[in-house]
Amino acid sequence: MNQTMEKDKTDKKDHILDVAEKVFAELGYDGASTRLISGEAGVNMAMLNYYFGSKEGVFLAIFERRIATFQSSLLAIGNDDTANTWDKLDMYVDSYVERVVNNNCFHIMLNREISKSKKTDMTDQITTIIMKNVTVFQDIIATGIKTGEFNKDVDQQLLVATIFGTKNYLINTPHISSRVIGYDVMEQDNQEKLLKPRLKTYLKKLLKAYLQN
Amino acid sequence: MNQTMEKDKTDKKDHILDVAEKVFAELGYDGASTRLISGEAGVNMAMLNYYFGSKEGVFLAIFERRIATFQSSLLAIGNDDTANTWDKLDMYVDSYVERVVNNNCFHIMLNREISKSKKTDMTDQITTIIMKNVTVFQDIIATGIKTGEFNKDVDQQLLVATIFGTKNYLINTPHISSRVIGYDVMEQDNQEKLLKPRLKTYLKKLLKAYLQN
DNA sequence: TTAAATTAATCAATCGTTTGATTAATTTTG
DNA sequence: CAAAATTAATCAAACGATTGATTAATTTAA
Repeated sequence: MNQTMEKDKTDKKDHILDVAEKVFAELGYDGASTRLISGEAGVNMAMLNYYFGSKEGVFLAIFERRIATFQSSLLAIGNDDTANTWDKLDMYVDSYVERVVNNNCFHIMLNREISKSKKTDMTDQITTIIMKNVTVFQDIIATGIKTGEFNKDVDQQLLVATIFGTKNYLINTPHISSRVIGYDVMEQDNQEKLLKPRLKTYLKKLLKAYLQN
Repeated sequence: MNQTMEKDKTDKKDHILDVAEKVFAELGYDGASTRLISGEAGVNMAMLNYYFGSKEGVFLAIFERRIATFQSSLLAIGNDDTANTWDKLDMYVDSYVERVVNNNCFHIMLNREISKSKKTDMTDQITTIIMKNVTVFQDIIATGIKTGEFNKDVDQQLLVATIFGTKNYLINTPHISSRVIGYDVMEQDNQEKLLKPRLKTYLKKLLKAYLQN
């Protein structure tokens, strides 16, 4: 009894966060009103404040919910010492593409807010999270260079911009990228069958071309 | 007399647009209020509507002002038939990096609005503009493949995502990219002496590694 | 003097949030 | 067990603040 009640409540909060995440991705944080979010979610407006305290609380709740899975999948790669660095790099690309495309609404929302050049509490928090992801990638590259597997004459830091930037371009500017690659990148079927495998293959090939001796 | 008057008026309008561009980049379109923009520009709030009709009018005016130089520099490269395709590619990278870094506030503003996944008049207009830039790059790649200068086994379309995505990452997420590359990418001195030459060199090298046979 | 430029004051609309009341569910008490 | 007390969830209504926009009055310039 108590269990099902708790379950229902969590489901409801999760449902609100699902909808909010989508609306934030569509209209941006400032452009999405609490009225619209609550309306789309089919709940009373006051429930947002009751559950999450404030509009920013909703935003942060979306955040915290995604972080959990985020962190664990990163650790898995970082701690795997069996693979050589090239394999590790491939694993990272696979995991990263999978994760980002699956949570594309979240990443659109994320990148929209971090692109505000004015520094705020929100941009600071987002920066911290994203940097953890970046560091794992940087460590792999640094290791490969140290072991001599990768060409030492590469720009490690701009390579970060390339890998994450390529992904951002496809996911965060769907109107543009859909025109460029010829199909709707926001449609889930296209993402699974076309975008994911293609992006994985491409990024690995690009890294190989640039990093090999 | 009339000339100086016209000049002064144009200067004032330009000044408002300069400030608005910066504020839009800092806070986003929705986050930037007309009161703040007019305050920062040191003019009465009503002047925005007097000059540009509406807040959206200010946004579009910023747009139109940048488009002119935008288009002309694109044509220059497209029409140059003397160079071989590799040289043309280098020229494009130089021109592109120069243009984007110089107008970084504009591009931050631009990409924030195009990243709204909901289709609007604004996203349509922005898409049209950006696609012109993309097409020039795509034509160069297509030519190089046709002439056999470039490897034919490349993903032309995702390469677009890489070139423009790398730039976007550096310019549009300054909090992140500044941490990654170690200095403030928004500071003009850093942009001129460090970022521009480095990015030009890097992009050419990356393209060469991926495109060569 | 007349048209253009600029201002302060004001507008309706919308924003995020809070309120007090109501219902439903749970716990406590006799 | 059953009545009473307590808690949690939900709602419509309204809050003060801020939004973009407009007005009417005033100043400036030709």
